[in-house]
Amino acid sequence: MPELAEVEFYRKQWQCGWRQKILAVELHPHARLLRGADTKALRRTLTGAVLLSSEAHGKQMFFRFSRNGWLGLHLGMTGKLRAEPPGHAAGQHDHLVLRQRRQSLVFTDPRQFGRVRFHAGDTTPPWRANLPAPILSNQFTRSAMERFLRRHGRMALKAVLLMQDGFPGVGNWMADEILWRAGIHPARPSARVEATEAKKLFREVRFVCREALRTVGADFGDPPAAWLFHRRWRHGGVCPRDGSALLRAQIGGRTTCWCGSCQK
DNA sequence: TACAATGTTTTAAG
DNA sequence: CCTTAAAACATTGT
Repeated sequence: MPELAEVEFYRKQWQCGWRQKILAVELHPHARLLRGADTKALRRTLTGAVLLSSEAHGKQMFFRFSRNGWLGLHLGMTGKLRAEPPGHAAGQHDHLVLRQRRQSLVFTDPRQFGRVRFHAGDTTPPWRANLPAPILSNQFTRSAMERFLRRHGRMALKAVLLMQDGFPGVGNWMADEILWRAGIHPARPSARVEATEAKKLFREVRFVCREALRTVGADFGDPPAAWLFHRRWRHGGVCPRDGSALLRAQIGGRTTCWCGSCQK
């Protein structure tokens, strides 16, 4: 489920716990989403620690604690963060629960494609270093984007937009939305994007990220009514721009939706 | 039933 | 070492 804006929304669900102590940590040590994490150290360090702040980067979230503790969370396909009352009984898929006096912070994920990472130490966690330029930052430039497209020039543009090293936070629906706005066919090899199109693509990548954050990211609201988003899964969905039937196929390993007349 | 689901990671081939 | 494509991961809903 979660892409850039949904991740930002879920990150904020734990903000009510900032500057408050973790009284207890509940987790299933063998849960798949804890793979590779030192769960003993996680429990030892975070029990009694204070949740200080958090940040989102693409689809990743970083939570900072006192005692130099860090959690890195990824929601995978079905992960969610939410705050529940202090006495909340953990459900079957509530794999990590941080108990605080006033609420319980819950990470739930039925499919367990998500991930929990833990790090303690003076230095920033290795998984928080060397991150790609955020799309809405000044470091995300058109020339850097074009370099990335050329580097993966034989891949379908749809598949390249899904690569987190180049477009952190973009997922399946955002990629389709971007390509629909830019008027480019999702299967077009990246190297065959012309200069004018690249300029348009760059603008639309940033626009979709900004608007998604403003709508979905703020309160899990709907994206603007005229977006492809609202038609893409509907049987018999039509292009919001010209009314022609939307097409669907596997491109870049994912179900892709596009308008055959707007996107060439 | 069988298939597909807003995502990575691993594996294998070129 | 680099790029690309496909399978694997686990669960739920249609």
